[in-house]
Amino acid sequence: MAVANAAVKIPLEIPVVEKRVRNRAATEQAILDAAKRLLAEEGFQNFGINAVARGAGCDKQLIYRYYGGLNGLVEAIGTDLGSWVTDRIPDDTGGMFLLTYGDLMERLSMLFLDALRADPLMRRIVAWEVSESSEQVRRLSEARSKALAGWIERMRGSLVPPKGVDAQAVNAMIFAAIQHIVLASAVSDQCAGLALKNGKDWEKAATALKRLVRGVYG
Amino acid sequence: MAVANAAVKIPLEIPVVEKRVRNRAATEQAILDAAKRLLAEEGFQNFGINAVARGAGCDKQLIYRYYGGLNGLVEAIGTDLGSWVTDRIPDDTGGMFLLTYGDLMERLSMLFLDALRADPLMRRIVAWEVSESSEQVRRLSEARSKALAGWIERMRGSLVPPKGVDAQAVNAMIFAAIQHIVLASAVSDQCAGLALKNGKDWEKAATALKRLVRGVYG
DNA sequence: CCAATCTGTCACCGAGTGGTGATTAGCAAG
DNA sequence: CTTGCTAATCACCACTCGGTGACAGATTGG
Repeated sequence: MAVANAAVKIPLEIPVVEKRVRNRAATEQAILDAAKRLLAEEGFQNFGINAVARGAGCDKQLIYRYYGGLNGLVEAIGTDLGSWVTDRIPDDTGGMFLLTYGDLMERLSMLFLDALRADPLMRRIVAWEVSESSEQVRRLSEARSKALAGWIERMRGSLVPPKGVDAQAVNAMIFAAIQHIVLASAVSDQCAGLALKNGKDWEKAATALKRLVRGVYG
Repeated sequence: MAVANAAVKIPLEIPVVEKRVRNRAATEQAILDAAKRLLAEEGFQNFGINAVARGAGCDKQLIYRYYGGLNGLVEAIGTDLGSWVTDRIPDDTGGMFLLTYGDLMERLSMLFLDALRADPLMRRIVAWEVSESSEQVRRLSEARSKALAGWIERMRGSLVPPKGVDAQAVNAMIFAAIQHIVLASAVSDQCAGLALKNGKDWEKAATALKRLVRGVYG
């Protein structure tokens, strides 16, 4: 070992990559952005220290230093998630007057459906939630559901569900259905035999959803 | 290489472990069983050649030989899945007379809900379906949905959905909701704020589900 | 009895993982 | 210029992964 030909060390590194500046705040942000982007685009399968470091274009050591590892990084994502939700989902009624609880839930369903369809990161997190039971995903899930519950509460106003209907359970079903078909569509363009490719397919789905809501809430 | 000190070869192997019999069929079955068990218990995260080989107590080389690798093994699982579905879900009406399409869908919902709750393997596969888009999971998904569609068709008999309702889309929503709450419950004991721990919780969920079904189909 | 075949085992490969300690590079104050 | 701080990198660790080629022992057919 350690034999001859030790005069290698070819430093052919072409420093085309712009010199990494010495800026902690910017690096932290780059790491966070890379993590979110990676999670949204690749999913939680290949989500790891090395992948994030590669995506951020920095050494993984910095992730340990600045976030205390992957867990801390995920936690930081979760913290962002609150504002994330309220950014993506409109907080007004869209100019409609919501007279009944049924009106409200129909509108909320549509908003949530569209928001989830348009948000890859959120989709990945939901998929993660139903696939793995770890501390990481627990925190993410908590942040997400908290933000969502707050949003619903704000939208609800003074409307109350009809008597004799377990609104909490029914709403859970509706939101579960929305989450599942959006997840399924993102993977296989269909769900339980229902195609979910083009806008026409989604209109059918939305109509069915509204019909379900109207069926229970009138 | 291949130098001196070749007289080692200490055969201190204590053959306590029962001699592995030379039986291809049994080994194949052991591998298949281990794969299904592993998938059901650990999920698709740590599902790999090495893990299956460990679980089956044999060398991974045999998995390559007998199944042509993980893909072939998954395919074999998928083949099993057909009978699997029809084994776990009752094929009769449970002594009820299903007079209307609403009766039918209510009953199917409950059967599917219970079957999914009782079947860890199926749950993992569903979770896999909404999390990853690979050839492996595509085959599994196909086998599952085919078996499911066949079951529904058999149960349907001559009943037809009410006019003016897109039964396919509505049913997709209902089944999506079921799948999602069962997945969520298996991971976090709740879904969208609705607790899903004890039998009482599940009764509430079932009631809400039935209410949704009855709302659209009367 | 020998040779071919089949079952099962072992050792190894390259690549990638999470994680840690030591080191270098840039900047500012003294 | 020297000193000290810190952002950033490098080198390495032990481990796991999927995958392959070679080999040993049993079984079977000629």
